[in-house]
Amino acid sequence: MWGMSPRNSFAEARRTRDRIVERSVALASVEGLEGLTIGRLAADLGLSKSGLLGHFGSKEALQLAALERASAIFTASVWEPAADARPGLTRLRAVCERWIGYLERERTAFPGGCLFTTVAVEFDGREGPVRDAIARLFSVWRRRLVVDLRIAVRAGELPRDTDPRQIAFELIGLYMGLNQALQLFGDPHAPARTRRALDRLLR
Amino acid sequence: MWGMSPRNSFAEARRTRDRIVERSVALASVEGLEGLTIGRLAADLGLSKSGLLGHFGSKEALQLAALERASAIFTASVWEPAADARPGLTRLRAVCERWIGYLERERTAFPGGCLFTTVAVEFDGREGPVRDAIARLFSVWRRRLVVDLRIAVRAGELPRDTDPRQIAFELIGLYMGLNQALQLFGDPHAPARTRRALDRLLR
DNA sequence: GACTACAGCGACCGATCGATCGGAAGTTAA
DNA sequence: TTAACTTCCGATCGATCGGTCGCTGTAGTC
Repeated sequence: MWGMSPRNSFAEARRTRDRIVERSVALASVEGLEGLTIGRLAADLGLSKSGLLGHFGSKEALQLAALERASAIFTASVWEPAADARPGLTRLRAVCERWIGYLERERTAFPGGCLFTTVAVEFDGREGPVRDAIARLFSVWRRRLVVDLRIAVRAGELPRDTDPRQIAFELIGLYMGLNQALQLFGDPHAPARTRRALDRLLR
Repeated sequence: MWGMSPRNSFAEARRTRDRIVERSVALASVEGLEGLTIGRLAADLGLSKSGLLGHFGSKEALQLAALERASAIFTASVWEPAADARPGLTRLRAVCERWIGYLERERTAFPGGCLFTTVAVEFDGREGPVRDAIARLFSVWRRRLVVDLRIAVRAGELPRDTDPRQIAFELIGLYMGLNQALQLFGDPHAPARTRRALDRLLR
């Protein structure tokens, strides 16, 4: 026995790890991946620092695990529900709508706003594996947008002279603005503004 | 005497303070206002921690001073050169062009990108005077944009049904995207993309 | 020339940081 | 039953955090 509860089995150790990562994502969305501290995290979860760190080996590994988890949440919440829609403008619109909802919806997972936006700004002036992972995630996402934009242009759903990378650039900026409006100002009109901008952008 | 150089006079103490704040802005644009540490800052400037902190009293006061300085840089670099242009669309375009240049230009002042963008994301999930100051600065800036947008609409330079706050919302998002593209990806096409989006937005 | 004001230093504070270590407790496989 | 393995804890490490203290030396005031 440990304290009050039965000791974790090997299988439950994985659940412990999941709990750590989940809490890390929530904390990092507020404090950033660097502001995330082992001690605080361990205290929150009722673990010892060493017991917690044993699952990852280093803080950097924990940061990468948190990023991976955030990516999984984003994919499950934004991409997968829309993945089966018809490629092109239809799927792009579905994705964008899920994207808006994701920023409003995932409040428990990201109480400090979208983790990607937070850490992208936090690490954009640094070097190392964490920064590289962040840049890679953004690249992958932008590519997904570009793919559907390209299909939409070829299908005539968007004007012939549309530059997919231009629209993707504007889309990402738009969502950064939405994230800020929600987090910094709690602006309730921001989602509607984003939809309006979206309509004009994908017309 | 102190070390090699003559002791600072009272007048030079102010210059010392300015040096501290200037370096703080540069460091904070990379590390964030929380990642800014007294020890690192003092070592960079060849001061002792206590000597440095004596100018401000607390880290929070130093953070606020850095914010104030960043605001002065932004105003002098973006607003003032365009302030005398004709209010409305003309001045707005001038401001936006200065704004783009500011992100490319102020590399020495902000090696980690625009300090406002960095700290807005860093503090958007917190409370306290620093967060309040950041929110206030963004509000003031957005208001400036809205003022010229409103004038432009009334003057018929923009469509009658244009919502100034909608455009301001999109403008801010656009520049957050520009900052990210420059800092995270070093994308040389980002300024041109921003100008193209701007033309479409202010048409 | 005595006195005050103040910048800045060096030493030090308790707290916390990420990380390491050895061992206790429990699971699994033999 | 036992040996190997794994999780997790408690203690501890050196480094660093923001911040306080008493002091020194210079500039300005009278």
